Amino acid sequence: MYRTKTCGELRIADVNMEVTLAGWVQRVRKMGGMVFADLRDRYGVTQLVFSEDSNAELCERAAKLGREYVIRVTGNVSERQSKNANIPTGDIEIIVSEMAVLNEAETPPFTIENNTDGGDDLRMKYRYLDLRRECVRSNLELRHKMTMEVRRYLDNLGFIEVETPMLIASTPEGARDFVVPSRMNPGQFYALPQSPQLFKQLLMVSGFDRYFQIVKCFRDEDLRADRQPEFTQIDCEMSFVDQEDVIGTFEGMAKHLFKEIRGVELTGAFPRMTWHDAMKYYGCDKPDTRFEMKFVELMDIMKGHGFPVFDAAEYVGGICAKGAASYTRKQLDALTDFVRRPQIGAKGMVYARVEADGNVKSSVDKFYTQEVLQQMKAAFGAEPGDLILILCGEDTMKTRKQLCELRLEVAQQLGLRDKNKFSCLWVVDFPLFEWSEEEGRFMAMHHPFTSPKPEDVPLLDTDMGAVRANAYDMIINGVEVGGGSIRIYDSALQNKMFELLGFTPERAQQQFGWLLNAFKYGAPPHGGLAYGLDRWVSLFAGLDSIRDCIAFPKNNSGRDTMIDAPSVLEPAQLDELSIAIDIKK
RNA sequence: GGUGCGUUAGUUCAGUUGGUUAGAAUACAUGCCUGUCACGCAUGGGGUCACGGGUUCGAGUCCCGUACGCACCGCCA
Repeated sequence: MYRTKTCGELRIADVNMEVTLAGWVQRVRKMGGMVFADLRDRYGVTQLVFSEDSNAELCERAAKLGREYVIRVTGNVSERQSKNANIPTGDIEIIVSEMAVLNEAETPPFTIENNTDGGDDLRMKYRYLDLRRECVRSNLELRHKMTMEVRRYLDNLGFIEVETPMLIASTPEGARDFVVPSRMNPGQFYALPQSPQLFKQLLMVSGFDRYFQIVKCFRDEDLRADRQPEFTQIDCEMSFVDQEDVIGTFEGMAKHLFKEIRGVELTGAFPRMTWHDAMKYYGCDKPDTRFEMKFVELMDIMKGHGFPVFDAAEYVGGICAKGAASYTRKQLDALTDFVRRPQIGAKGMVYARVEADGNVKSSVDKFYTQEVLQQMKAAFGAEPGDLILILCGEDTMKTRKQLCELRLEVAQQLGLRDKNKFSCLWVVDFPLFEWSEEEGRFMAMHHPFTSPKPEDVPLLDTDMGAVRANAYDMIINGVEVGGGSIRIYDSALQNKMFELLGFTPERAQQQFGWLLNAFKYGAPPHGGLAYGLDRWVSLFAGLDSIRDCIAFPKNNSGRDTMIDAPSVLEPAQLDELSIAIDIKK
């Protein structure tokens, strides 16, 4: 056998065993007549010992080992004179009798340790070295475990994993597509799927009533810490189901994952919140519910008392930070600066402390009597020691979004966003349409195949903005980990949707004719959901960026700095594809 | 498309109001060291201060532009 054991498995019970190990040299400690070397593989680290007394020639060779050399050693497992409690193999060491250097290595550009000295940029360029680090490797191991559990859970419920094509047609609406030129069809392009949405619906027409796929999806949009141009979805669809069936099935999957991966048993149904309430009380459609701090609207109480800023505002509202009355003037000024940053855009912030005697002391005391301030206090249910923060504005939605940012910032400062605490939430009853200022028309908020709530169908002709969809998102700790909807399966209603979205019948036929055709041949009622695997793994691993759970991610500009992609093509290759490059500016 | 921050040794960073030969830690190399495990000690090598332009007697330092990196806004059905 090439090796008989790994570097992570030997224990005190293995003493006196003759073993052969192979791996990378983590570190060499030269003590004169003795050399200690730490040998690493993906299972752990084992200490090797070389001594001049027992084998001078071998000890001399060991002293020449460098970091990341690949070696194979044979030796005897021995109890250590002084144990190392920091590693599982810390009770034993290998007294080496034979060593082969399988490969030398240049000094790596950063240290291969959990507390590496390398920056993100460098780590990405040498990602194959970065992946040797235990803390990065463990993220991939967690990811593997999660996908195994997803498959186990869905397989048990009779779901079938079906692969759908990567080379498909570009569609309007939604994110920008990555496109791939077709050599055999000059001037024509495939698109990489933003999701297998339409194919999974076709699979429902085909009778695969429980489908899933762990699948790469592609969106040509700007990146973020939680957004990569290629990312992985757990994509699912079911037939003969209503919204409750879908939510029940995938709430079950969430609970399964929490139990198997995090060891957390979640009992009872996940809370639900309508999109309308999420916007009203949290200012966004993915509220972090690890803590309360709901918005309280103060228009009735605070307007009409001569404070011009509030009197001129359409919306006046605030949050109550429990126990934060001890915030100093400096901290409050910093919060004011925070909400006034251009990206947030508030003009200012009003604050009020509830003092020990119950009196309210605010930054706008000269406009309000203590009586009014007490009404405000009551509206928040505030107690002595609490801090109330208020924003106002002419645009209700904009002000709520500002308040949302403030709420998250304050919660962060108060340590309420604990990575080891999880709060799951379904946001339901999304609007079917969303007004686009840019396009000057209504767009599908989810996608054009999402069904309206039956009771809202009459509103399609009278008040599109008020139509609610059978659509739902799962939010964990303010992260949108997945979402889905009950789809339209009636071709007349689907045609109507296209019409409302501004498609001519000809264009709808051209873009989605194949789907509409399929619907003519007996489409079952169906719906589904897709979970974002990368985000979910990040959440469980406590990562700040999904990059850290992706083996080979792209950087902020969508580049892979390791392989230097994307790259220019040779003229001959472009010519073969009938493509001419014309870079503007 | 936009905003902010950043770019100095292999790496992570410091660098005062614009003023002598640009520093630290770590890594690396050499030597010493027989129980280390972030070993220790000594010595040494290592810099186009991202790039281009400007201001100035003088620029790592100030100004403008470009490139690259990160975070965010727009965008992400």
